Amino acid sequence: MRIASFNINGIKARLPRLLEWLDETRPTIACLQEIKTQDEAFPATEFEKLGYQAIWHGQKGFNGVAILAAGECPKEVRRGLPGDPDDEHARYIEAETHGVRVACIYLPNGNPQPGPKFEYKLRWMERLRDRMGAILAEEVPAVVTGDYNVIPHDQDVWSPRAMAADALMQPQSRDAYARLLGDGWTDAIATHNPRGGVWTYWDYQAGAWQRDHGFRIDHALLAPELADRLAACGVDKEHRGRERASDHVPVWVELRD
DNA sequence: ATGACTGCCTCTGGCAGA
Repeated sequence: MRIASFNINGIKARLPRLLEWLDETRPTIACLQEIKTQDEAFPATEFEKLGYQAIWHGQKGFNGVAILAAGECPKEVRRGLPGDPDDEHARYIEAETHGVRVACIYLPNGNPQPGPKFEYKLRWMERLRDRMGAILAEEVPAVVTGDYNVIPHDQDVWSPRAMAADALMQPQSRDAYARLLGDGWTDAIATHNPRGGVWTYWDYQAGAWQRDHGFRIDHALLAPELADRLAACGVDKEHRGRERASDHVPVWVELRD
């Protein structure tokens, strides 16, 4: 079984690329972030043609997350991250499908820092830790995957110096991410690539893709029940070079039955 | 180099992204 995550940066603009990727790689479950559309405009029928059913949490203009599953409709467990009734950003959706608990997250970017957006990011990470702790307590096979907007270590960025002031790699962001791992979650890509050097994002600007100026911010965190079943993982890097590509590439994990 | 690019909704420029 393959579970993939893809920050698509606009489901309308990206639909041809997204359908192409689904058809080529056929993940069992696909988590999408930054669909950037309201619920009414979600192109569910396009996915049904490829054999996928979906749940989604959209928002006008930005954010928005979705979970697609092959051959069955994901059973929604939760939409929206608990812990702040005033937070209306569509950044979290959680479901049960194919025998796995799947949470799809779009963690706030947090720039510029310091400032209110960075404070929101850090609060969001505390709330995420609470929710992920509750999932761990259920002792179910679970994965929390998506755009974490955190560069975990210096080896996860082309130039730590160039990015030093960025919210993605501030000590507070990294510490909050490290606490998740300390709670018992396994960073799949990091585990299989201990020396780093794997990127999931390349900026549109300044020829970042051509220069390989990327970093790793899209992650798949596995609960112990799934970490034991991790057979392979990777990123679909080649898709970044395609026409009208997202600035992120898909991340995936392959699990033994 | 206070730069760069892209998508969205549209106050077709401003916001958001990372």
